[in-house]
Amino acid sequence: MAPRSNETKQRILDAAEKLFAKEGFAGVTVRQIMREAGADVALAYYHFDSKRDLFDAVLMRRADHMNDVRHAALDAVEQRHPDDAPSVQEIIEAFTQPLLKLLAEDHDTWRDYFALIAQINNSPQWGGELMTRFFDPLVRRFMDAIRRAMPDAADVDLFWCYHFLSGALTLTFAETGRIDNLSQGLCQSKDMDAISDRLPRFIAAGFRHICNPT
Amino acid sequence: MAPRSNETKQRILDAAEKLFAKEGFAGVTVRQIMREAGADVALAYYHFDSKRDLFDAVLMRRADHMNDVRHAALDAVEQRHPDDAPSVQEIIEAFTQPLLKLLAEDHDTWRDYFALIAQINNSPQWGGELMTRFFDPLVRRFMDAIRRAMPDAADVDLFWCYHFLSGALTLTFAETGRIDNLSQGLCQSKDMDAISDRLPRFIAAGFRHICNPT
DNA sequence: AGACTAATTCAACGTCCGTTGAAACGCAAC
DNA sequence: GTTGCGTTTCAACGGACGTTGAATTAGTCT
Repeated sequence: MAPRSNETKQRILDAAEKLFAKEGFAGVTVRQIMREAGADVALAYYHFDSKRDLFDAVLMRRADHMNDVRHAALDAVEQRHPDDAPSVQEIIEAFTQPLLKLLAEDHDTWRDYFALIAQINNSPQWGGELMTRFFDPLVRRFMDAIRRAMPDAADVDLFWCYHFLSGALTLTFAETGRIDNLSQGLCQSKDMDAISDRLPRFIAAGFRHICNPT
Repeated sequence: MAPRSNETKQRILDAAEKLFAKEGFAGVTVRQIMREAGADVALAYYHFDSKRDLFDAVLMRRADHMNDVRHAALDAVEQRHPDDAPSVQEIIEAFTQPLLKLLAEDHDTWRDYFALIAQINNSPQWGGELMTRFFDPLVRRFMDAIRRAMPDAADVDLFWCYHFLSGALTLTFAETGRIDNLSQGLCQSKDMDAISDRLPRFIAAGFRHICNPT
């Protein structure tokens, strides 16, 4: 009965991802997850050590791929500019568009995971530690690229601008329906094309305005 | 023994605010809250109908004051410009600075409340409904003011720019320590002066770049 | 066919959950 | 000084929680 193991494990991770994204770590019980996964509650503890371990496994499962597509996008930008520095907007696009593209093209697969990241990023409980653990190397590389594009910018300005970018991007991931309500349907939380058209330009303009010494 | 009632009620709200902000609604038990408040668990149900009712009461307690200071700031901007339209940046400052000022000047009082708002804004569970309920009138007035400052802007652009503003602002409220880690101490989550100096200018530049038809 | 192993089920453990009813307390008015 | 009322305490309820050990199933190898 060996090869069925991974299939079940993935079903558990799917169910956990979906429920954690909606209600947070504490808002979901292991029994709920296993009911959603259609498996016995004890299987959660056969495949994972604890509820917390399952939570970490949910985060880990897609983290590598998330980082890979962003690294690849930054690679492409740098190869496009072997001698000169890319523009700030190109770099920001390499940071944001791979994720927005994942969400646009495979929404059902990625929506819950991104929504979970959004909650974690804004949680005093998890935000500092987990975001650092999962994304620091990529973000550092991204910051280095920006620094080369704006060699006269002060580091402190760059970090705060990244902070604003991070907030704008993760609220997009949350897909709370808030903007749908506010705009009375004119904008839709899940409309990643609308975001893609605007977010990188919005953020790049902010970076330039704050970080460019006159 | 009548007049002590409100004092206890406030102690319960303080404790609930602190704990909800850190661990979310589901991550906190009524018993934890009452232990923190130094009162018997049954008192929670004497002063409030249920755990959920207590949660709502925590949100309601400071919502009016939050809205008041922002309305007052917008009043001041409009009185400063009886005939012409204020600049986008002035309007955004009226939206952000009153809150950043509260946080800077009375950090212990407001930190937990703002952190709670940050989590709610990024939660699929609460974000859409609660943010709309508490802040829609103010945000609509703010959007109207921006619209007057940029009469040629498309509504859909304005709403998306507001969305980016909302994300950047609420991540600031969360004070997760992430930016502290990333910048290795160069930036500090609680440094509201650093935010005040940069956020409105960053956001105003984004609005102008996206919403100004060339 | 029978032994071995990984996967799954079942039943239960001690603990803590949100919530409640009744009793006790402290203060004001009469 | 007793009545009355708003506040607080105490003890408990049914149920759900995270987690576990032992038994059962299904597939693999000899």
